[in-house]
Amino acid sequence: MKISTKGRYALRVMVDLALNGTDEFISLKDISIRQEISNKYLEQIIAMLNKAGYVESTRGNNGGYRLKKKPEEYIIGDILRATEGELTPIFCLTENGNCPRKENCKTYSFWSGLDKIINEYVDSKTLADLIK
Amino acid sequence: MKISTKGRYALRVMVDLALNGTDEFISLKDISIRQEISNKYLEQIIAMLNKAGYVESTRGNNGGYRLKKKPEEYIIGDILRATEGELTPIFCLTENGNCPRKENCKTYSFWSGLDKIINEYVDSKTLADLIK
DNA sequence: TGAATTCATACTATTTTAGTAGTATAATAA
DNA sequence: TTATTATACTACTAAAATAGTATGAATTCA
Repeated sequence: MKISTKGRYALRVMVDLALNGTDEFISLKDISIRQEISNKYLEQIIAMLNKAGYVESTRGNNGGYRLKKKPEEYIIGDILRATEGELTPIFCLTENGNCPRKENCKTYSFWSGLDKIINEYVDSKTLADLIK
Repeated sequence: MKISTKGRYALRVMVDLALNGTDEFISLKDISIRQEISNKYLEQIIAMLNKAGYVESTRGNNGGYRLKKKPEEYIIGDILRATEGELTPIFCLTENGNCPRKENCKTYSFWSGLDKIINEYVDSKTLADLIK
């Protein structure tokens, strides 16, 4: 059970923006150098954050990205879900809508419980918690 | 973040054994029919459980598998780790031993916390909890 | 002996991951 | 207006993981 680089890098980008860009726009180039992540790969990742409305951008000279809201208003779970998709390890629920074995499956409530604690955890932290 | 079929099927096999085989050995064929999982794929999965010492087997006619211990003595986390490997979503720790960015990485303790609650959860349940 | 079963490998098709590459488009400063 | 700096979009790709199949040998019971 692993979270991919998308979610991990996305979190680092958001942290980077929170720490380095209070007002002005920050170029991806700067972020990619600081974070040691390929500029091209970061483009894809930040595009998802942009579409989700978590960052805003301007083009052109001195362009770049910056946060749209205050760090304490970003829930980590939202950032991860925007880049990773569903965080649930429960296939029974997500795979094809609903597992037909669900009713008699003795493992169902176990997985359901795991899903619950994972989501509760990631939704209990904000970006502000990470940077302080 | 998903748990693969290995861990999911392994859990179902263990539950099946706990429910259907108290004393006698149960053939994989029976389990695969009940669980609707390919016999051949189950062979691989139960082989891991066998190597881990969680089940015992006999070959030949009327051979099969049965649990070695009582259901309440099996911790779900152990079963999952035996088939999935590490359950941690934290690459920072596992990937190459240790992430060099660890010290300054603002996301590290977040992932570490996620790892902790996941492992605490799976280690708090036994096979007996599932079958009752 | 013969049927049923585990055990041990090897093989394979598909999907996901983790990027790279190239081009187009837009905005700004000088 | 022009050079520069940046984002936006679309393909492509190598490697790894996933989810199985296939084959055959070894073992046991009747």
